[in-house]
Parts: sequence; C-alpha cells; structure tokens
Amino acid sequence: MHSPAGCPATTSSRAIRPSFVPMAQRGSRGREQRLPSSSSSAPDAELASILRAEAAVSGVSRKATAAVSQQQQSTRLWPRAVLEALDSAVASCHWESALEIFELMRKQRWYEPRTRTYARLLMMLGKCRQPGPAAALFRVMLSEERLAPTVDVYTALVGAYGYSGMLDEALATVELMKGAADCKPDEYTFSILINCCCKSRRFDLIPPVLDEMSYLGIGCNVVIHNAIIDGYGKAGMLAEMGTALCNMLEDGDNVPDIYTMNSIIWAYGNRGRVDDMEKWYSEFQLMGVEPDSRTFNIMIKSYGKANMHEKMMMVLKYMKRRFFSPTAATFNIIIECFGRAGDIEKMEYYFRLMKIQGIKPNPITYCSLVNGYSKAGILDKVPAIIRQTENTDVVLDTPFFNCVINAYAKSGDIKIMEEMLQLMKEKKCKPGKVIYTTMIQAYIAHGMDEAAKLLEIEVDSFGNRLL
DNA sequence: ATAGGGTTAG
Repeated sequence: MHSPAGCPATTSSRAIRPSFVPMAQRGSRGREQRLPSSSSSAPDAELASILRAEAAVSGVSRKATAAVSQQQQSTRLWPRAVLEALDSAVASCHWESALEIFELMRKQRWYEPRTRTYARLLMMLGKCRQPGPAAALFRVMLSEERLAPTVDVYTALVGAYGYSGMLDEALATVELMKGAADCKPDEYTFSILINCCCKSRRFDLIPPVLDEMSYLGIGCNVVIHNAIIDGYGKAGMLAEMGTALCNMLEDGDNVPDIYTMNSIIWAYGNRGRVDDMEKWYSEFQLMGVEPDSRTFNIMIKSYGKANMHEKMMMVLKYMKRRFFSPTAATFNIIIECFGRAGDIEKMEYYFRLMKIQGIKPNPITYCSLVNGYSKAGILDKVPAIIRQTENTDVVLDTPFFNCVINAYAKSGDIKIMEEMLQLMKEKKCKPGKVIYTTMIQAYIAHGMDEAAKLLEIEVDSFGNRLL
C-alpha cells in the first residue's frame, strides 16, 4: 500500500550505502560527493551547489544560496550559513536537500551532535513519509554519534513509521521506549500515534492504545481528543465521531476548542449535511467557541460543494463585516467552486478580486483556474495563465503541471500535452507517476498504443525512484 | 503535537 520509498532500509542496503542520503541523490550528484579533506572553501562550494539545485526546484532557498555564495572565501561565518540552510530545507520539507546538508555539516570541525537536530530531521522525514531514511538516520545517531535517544527523538521515529502506515513498526517503537531509560512515552508520543492510526484508518487500534495510555497513567488531552474526532470525521464515521465528542465533553478536564469545532464542521459540511453543520456552528458558539477564518473557509467550501452559491457569498460578506480577512485559501475555494460550476465569469472575477485585495495567488489558485477553463472547454486561456506566473515569484510545481497535462489529456490535445511535459521539465518540476498514468491513458484513448507502450517502458525504467 | 485550497480513477 505504501510507496516503495516507504520501506525501511534493510541491512544489506545499509552495508553498501553507509549514509542516510538516498541512493538516487548520491548517484545524480556523484561528482560532488568526494570532499577534499583539508580545503576549507570547498565545502562551501559544495553546499552552495546543493542549494542552487534546491533553489532551482523550489525557489525557497534563494536567501540561503545567496548567503553561502557570498561567503565562498570566508570560513568564519559558515556554521551559521549551514545551519540556516538546514533550517530552510527542513522548514520547506525538502528532505533530500536537508539530509545532504546535514551530512555535510557532520563533516565540519565545529560540528557537535545534538539530539534536537535528529529529532527535527526525523520529524521532517515523518512528514515527508520517508520511513526508510528515518530508520537509517536513527541508526546513524545511535551507532556513529553514540547519542542516547530522547523522548522527542523516539516520538519523531514513531511518526516517521506511523505516517507511512507502518503501524506495527510505530507500535514497536513505543514498546522500545518503555524499555529505554528516561524515554517513557508521553502525551506527545501518544498524540502522534493516535493521529497516525486515524490517518491510516486503523480505528481498531484506538481503543487498545487508549487502554495502554490509562494503564501508563497518561490522560487523554485536548489534542488527542481532537485527533480522534477529526479522524472519524474525515473517514465519514459520523456516529463514532459523535461518541468521541461525547467522550470529550464527559471528560471534565477537556473543553472543546476551535480545532474541535472545525473538525466537526468539516465532517458534516463535506458530506453535504449543511443543516447539521449550521446546527453545530451555533452549538459551538453556545459552548463559548468562536469561529475563525478556517471555520468560514470550511463552510464556504461546503456550501460550494452543495451548490448553495448564495450562502457561500453570505459567509464571505459576514467575514468582511466581522473583519476576518479572506485568505488565499478562501479565494482558492471560491475560484475552484465557480470553475467547477462552469461559471468562468465569476471565476475570473474572484481571481481579479484576489489580486486587487493584495492576496497572492499560489500554484493551487492557478490549478483551479486551469481546471475551470478545462471544464468550460477553453484551454486556449491556459498558456496565458502560465505566462502570467512568469512575472511573479510564484513557482509552479508538479501538481500544477499534473493539472495542466490532465486538462490537455482530456481534451485530446496530445501534442500540447507533450509540450507541457517538456515545459515542466524545463521548470525543474519532476513528473511523477500521476502524470505518466494520465498521459498513458490519453495515448490509449487516442489509439496511440505505440506511444503508450514507450512511456510505460520509461516509467518502468524509473522503478522505485518515481513517487 | 490537532483544524482550511490542488494532481490520478472510479
């Protein structure tokens, strides 16, 4: 079920590959791999080159790149540059770059191993669903650094397994914690574990985990209650969600908060039960919970989905009156809604309004626009959309191009579809499985079996490296 | 630590 990259590193792969940097990365950057041992400016150059590649992909690390490039000659300031670069890569979840920068950092004279750094990297790998690299990193920490793990490190490891659906490994890690000194699992650990159970739809594990918690004398806090409620809600198990909410209300220590409210509102709204959504909106206010802009975004989305456009606009007006400024998400929801309804005029109107109000469109906005044009059969507007982004600092990403290619695939413009694949490669967006599946389908639909076969062979040759 | 926009195919 999980991606091939989601398998933990086996003993054999570790033997060949002593580091936690992924194979594909090492292969593609083979030339930069060998570090001159004594030259002090060379690592700077290498870091700069990692960051340049990073910046080309994402556009986020430009500041860090500039910082490092400026310091090519001066060795003094460079710990700071490396740490900043690492921070930036971690913050933007570029796990491959983060691991490369970290590996480089470990080779510096000033480097001191810290469990905090490991915990942060492991947490990031969990978010990126990379249990293999996480397990390898954990082993490096134990055997090469000889650091004693902390609760935070173990907890991050629980998440690294759990968020990839490897719940057996996550549970085994919790068992490991119980046996380790000063690493007893705490509320934080269990909140991650329960969240992982919910995200993997393993609701059967929740009662035993809760039992285990009470056995260990750990109470159920607000975050854990909210995670359970949201989990049932997202799974559409509304009866169970109700029970979980009752449990929370009965548990005197925990008062519902804005997270509880938004989860409940989402659960009803997303399933078209707008009456219940409205009922709970008032109910939460009676309990003293005030809505926030996310609440309104969820409601706008729900009304949009139910084709209740006038109510959608009412919420928008209400927000304005209450001084809740609409966010990019608000506009994206509205744009998407009108696009889906085929109302191009309103879609374009809100896109203009968004820009007038000084809210920057993002790749999601452009994606919704493309979907709208695709639905309305006016794809000739798409190139202009792409051109428009070139004058801004918006960096078009892979999902955006998925959207574009999907649009041309549907309309049967095979040639433009292929040009767009070319364009996305030029813009350093990695095409993934989704795109190739779409393109193969399009080739088959147009009787281009040969092209479909060729592409399938290409996909197979990528093997596990393709997401 | 938990809540709000997007990409497949059915």
